[in-house]
Amino acid sequence: MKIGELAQAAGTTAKTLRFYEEQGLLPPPGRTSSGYRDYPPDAIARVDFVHRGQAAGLTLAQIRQIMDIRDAGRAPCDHVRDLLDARLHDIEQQISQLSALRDTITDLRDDAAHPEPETCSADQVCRYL
Amino acid sequence: MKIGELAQAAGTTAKTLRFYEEQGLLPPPGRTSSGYRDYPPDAIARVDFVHRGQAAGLTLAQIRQIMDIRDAGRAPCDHVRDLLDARLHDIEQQISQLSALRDTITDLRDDAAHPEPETCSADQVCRYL
DNA sequence: CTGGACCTTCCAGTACAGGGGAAGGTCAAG
DNA sequence: CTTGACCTTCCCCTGTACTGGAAGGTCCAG
Repeated sequence: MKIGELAQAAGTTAKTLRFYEEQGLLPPPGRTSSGYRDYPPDAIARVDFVHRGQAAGLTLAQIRQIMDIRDAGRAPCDHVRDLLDARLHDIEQQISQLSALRDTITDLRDDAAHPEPETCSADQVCRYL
Repeated sequence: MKIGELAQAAGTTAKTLRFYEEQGLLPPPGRTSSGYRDYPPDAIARVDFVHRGQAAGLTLAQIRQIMDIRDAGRAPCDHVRDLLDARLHDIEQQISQLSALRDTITDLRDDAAHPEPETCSADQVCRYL
């Protein structure tokens, strides 16, 4: 299977697949006599796995770690659990930070909803920030 | 006031202040006879405003827009309100996306908490993703 | 007058996940 | 035979907010 076919089958682009190969997420495939990349059918599953990892908020580097462990013949379960734990922790933190930011902005915005430009002294940039 | 003094007074670095100047957030200050930047006292307020904008989640480009409006002699209230509105909308979306992601990962993680490596077929990367 | 702290400019790189496009080779259809 | 779609490598660009470092000039204390 050629790179464009794999790209279409996996819902991505040829450019991205070459990038994944460069990042070690896809093993270098065989080549046809003319130098075209020739992927085995299971490459689709591999790309799908990358996408599932991304959907779980993992970076490509983390997904690669998982694949490296599996490719070394070991089960990556523990590592996956740790990564998910860490990701979960990050997400909770992000959510609480964003919630605090939302509250701050809501207050500012409510204040800014009653514009009184005449009360803004020209030497300050903005009364609302 | 020299750049290092302003940096300390405003809680940032000289490097960052040069960067702000390059990005149009700080007007080019006067220079001493030897070429050193010489800031007026109100530069501190300007840098503080940048920091407050950042604390509200605005990008430097957006903060610059606000300053440009004010520097043009107009009151940026309406624009600030619009920016805050947009930012608020983005944040709500981010929060709901993160919440969904958190739920997804929680499920995956609970699943991964009972590792059964023997049930992982070697030809798939990970049973949990 | 020397040393160190400060200042100047400019170039380059960080993380992240690719995208754009040039220059050239290949393949199948008409 | 040619055209168009596809493939190859290569290098640079995107956005965000800085940071690091080199090479050189300046200021002040001792």
